[in-house]
Amino acid sequence: MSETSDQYQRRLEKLQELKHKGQDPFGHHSYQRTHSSRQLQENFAELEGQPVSVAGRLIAIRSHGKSTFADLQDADGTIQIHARVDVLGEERYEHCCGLDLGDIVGVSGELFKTRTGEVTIRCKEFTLLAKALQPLPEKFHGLQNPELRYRQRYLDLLANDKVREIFTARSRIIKAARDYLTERGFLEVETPVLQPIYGGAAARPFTTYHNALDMQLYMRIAPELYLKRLIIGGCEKVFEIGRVFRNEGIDTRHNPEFTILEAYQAYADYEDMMTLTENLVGGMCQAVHGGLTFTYQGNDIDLSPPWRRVQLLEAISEYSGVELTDLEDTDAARRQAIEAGIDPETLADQPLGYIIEKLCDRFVQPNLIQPTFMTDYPVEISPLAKRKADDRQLTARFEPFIGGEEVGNAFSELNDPLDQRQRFEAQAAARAAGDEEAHPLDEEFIQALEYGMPPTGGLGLGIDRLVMLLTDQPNLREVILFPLLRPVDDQP
RNA sequence: GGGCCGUUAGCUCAGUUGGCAGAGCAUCGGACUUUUAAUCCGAGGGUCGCAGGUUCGAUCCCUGCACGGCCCA
Repeated sequence: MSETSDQYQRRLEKLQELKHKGQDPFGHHSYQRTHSSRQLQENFAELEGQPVSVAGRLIAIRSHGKSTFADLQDADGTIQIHARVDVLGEERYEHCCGLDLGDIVGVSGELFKTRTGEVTIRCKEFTLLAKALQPLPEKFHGLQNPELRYRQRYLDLLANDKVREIFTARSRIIKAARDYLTERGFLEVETPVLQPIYGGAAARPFTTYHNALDMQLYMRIAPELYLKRLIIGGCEKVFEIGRVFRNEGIDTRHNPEFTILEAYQAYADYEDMMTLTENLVGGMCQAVHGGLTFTYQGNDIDLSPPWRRVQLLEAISEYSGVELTDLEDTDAARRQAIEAGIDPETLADQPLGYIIEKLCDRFVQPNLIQPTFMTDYPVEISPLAKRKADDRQLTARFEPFIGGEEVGNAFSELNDPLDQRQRFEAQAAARAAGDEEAHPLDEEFIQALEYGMPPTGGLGLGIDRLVMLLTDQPNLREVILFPLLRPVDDQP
């Protein structure tokens, strides 16, 4: 970053000398390329001996006196350039030698193969299209320092091929999901990010302010309540892929802003959403692995349907030995959780939902390596989900787990406006008791339900976590281009 | 919020049981017209994260802070 390093100063002097001679490297508005580096590599047979032009960044220079090899990197890969004094002439060859690693150049010349078989352009013309004043990271090890990799992601992308591959995969994964849904008649929509009342998840929001309306607004924590309004409006199949914002801590599994896919289908239930999940996630995997199997952190994972289903309370019983029989008795549940080994301090004064979540996080989740639908969440922690017909204390809800990670949330949507109001009131009570993540009451959403929402299945998928799984990354930051970091304080 | 670890040249990293700070790549000078982590010869480059403390002397030991990483909550 230093602007006083010897390398920076030398490059600055070169730039000023060029400008002084009327050759401003930053004066070019475009450059006509005939091919990308990959096209040259792949189509050498047809292109041999033909004049071609490419543009990119100089990432290696091997000078041999009167002849110099260089590697040019573009979006697709790299291509070798060969500059010779007897081709370019003394003066232009000397200019060529004044180029630095990192400079952006355009090159034209004939394509040939060296005696070692490397596809190479014999440089006839070259144009400096942008001067790099800062030196590049080291060529062999790349950029390793995680802080610099995130703060200066452009350097990470330049220096580490695998990082580019991750974000290419991310794009393919999202495209696969979007294509799958649109091909099946789902309407892609965009709903408000700035909301007067937030909802659709248990989370604390970011607040912001609208000056002209003189009102506080929230950044959405989920698009759910707006997408359900569209179902009420008769759209029947809708989805949104977008950013949501949750005002919570940052760790290997959480970033304050992340990408969610939510899909809603009228006249469908949560079992239909299981099928949709299997197909969507399977399609994402196909898009990057060409099949339904992949490896995450050493575990071979098979996404072939049908995925395992297990009821939440059964899973807790199976993996922790805790039998939660009476969902009304929070004190008993707390005692059982403490006996099972959960830190009593963390459970003090916590509601049942929290205790269940702790048991699940600690004992169940790490075991759900193969894709699993955990079903039948208690109504207390599912304020937007429809009750099960055969058990009013449980909801027709599931969360999919893969590789030990929770990757989504889905249910048969609660469409009874009277029950919805009661659920919101229970949330208000929870909030009054100190639960800062409880849902606020949304009168306008209840009013919308009062006009009649068909039975509907809804699904939310955490795109970042799925990308993390499908690209075998141990950390969410590796699949988010610019993860949130504290700013560097340059003040002394 | 707690614990552990890290911060040394542009980058990747050594190192000093407290006594002038090291390598590779990069940079600069020289040689070299088919190399590809080019090679060979030579050179420059450091407030050792920041602020205090201990000490004759601190990059090293201690305290605090900042930023980051991992784990836990």
